[in-house]
Amino acid sequence: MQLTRRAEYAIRTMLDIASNLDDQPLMSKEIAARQDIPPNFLIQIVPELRSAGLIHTVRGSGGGIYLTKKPSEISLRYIVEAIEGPIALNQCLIGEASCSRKPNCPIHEVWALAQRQMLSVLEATTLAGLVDQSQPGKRAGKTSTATDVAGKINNEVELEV
Amino acid sequence: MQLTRRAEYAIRTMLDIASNLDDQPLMSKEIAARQDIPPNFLIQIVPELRSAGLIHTVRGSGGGIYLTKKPSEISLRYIVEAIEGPIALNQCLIGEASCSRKPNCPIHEVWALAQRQMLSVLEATTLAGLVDQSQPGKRAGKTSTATDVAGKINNEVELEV
DNA sequence: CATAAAGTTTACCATTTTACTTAAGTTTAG
DNA sequence: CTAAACTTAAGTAAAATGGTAAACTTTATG
Ligand code: FES
Ligand code: FES
Repeated sequence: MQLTRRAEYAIRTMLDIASNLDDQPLMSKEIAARQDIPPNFLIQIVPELRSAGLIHTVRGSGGGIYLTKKPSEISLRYIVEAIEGPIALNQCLIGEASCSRKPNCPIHEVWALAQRQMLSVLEATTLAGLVDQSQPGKRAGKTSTATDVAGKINNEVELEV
Repeated sequence: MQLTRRAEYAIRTMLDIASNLDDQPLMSKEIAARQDIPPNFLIQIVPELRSAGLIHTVRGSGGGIYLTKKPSEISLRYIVEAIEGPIALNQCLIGEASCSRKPNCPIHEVWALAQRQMLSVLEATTLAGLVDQSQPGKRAGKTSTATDVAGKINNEVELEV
């Protein structure tokens, strides 16, 4: 029931890059140092973020990492699922692999709802919002902070489970 | 990020007992058969539910299991935490074991909120509500179903994280 | 073109968790 | 006293977790 270190490190990495205002790519080693990530662990996570299409990587001397999309288009849910695969609070909530009990299981709806509530928050939170929070005034535009999200959740559209 | 089998089986067990209208204790073996739980696994889970104060057990011939509290007083959250310990979506949300990054971590609030949203659902759902749903008309009284909860969540009081 | 700086790939590793199974108790009704 | 029921304590195979390490490829630069 807990986020893995890999995913936590992935979030820190993405946030670190989003906070970088220069447009030169960042080195994995520097990110690791700034974000308290074991460097040799991070260079294992970086390729996963790349295959997920979240970052571009430049090899060779002078290379590094930069974002593929705008920070406002990258949600926490997206990052977590890039590393851990689809989020599912219970086995029976994964894709169509239904357990035999699903048809008349009274608990199923509850988990589905709990998951929707949780995903709403992770989906409404973008890197842009998080950057704004830690560097107020450095960027303009409408972004959402965690506390904004609290009031906003209830207007969210239905998310598929 | 997923419920363990132990906790899932614990929920099924509690629900099975709550659905039992006779007041004679139920045998672990019978519960296991009805709820598709490996019997030898369940007899390992039962003592945990007992130490958590959720059930009473009667030993010896004719013995079995019955609930300690009324089904309306037992929430899903309570059952899950009896088996898995405190629910925490991220390490830094466990008790006071704060990571060194917490003071200026912009992500922390987000996880805290996501967790509150999820816990609200698990806390608002009681065994009584679930029983009502699968056996309509068999019990009276005000209980809450999963779909009721959906509209109710937003009025919930603040939960500590 | 040699070299160092960067990411890539693959493999390895110890520890813990998970989901069980097994077996030897202990208690109690009948 | 004996069978029925819960209790306790091991044991176990497989997977996940959180890393580490080494060999490889690409590219800028001198
Ligand atoms: S089938 Fe999904 S919770 Fe029971
Ligand atoms: S300290 Fe809790 S998420 Fe960063």
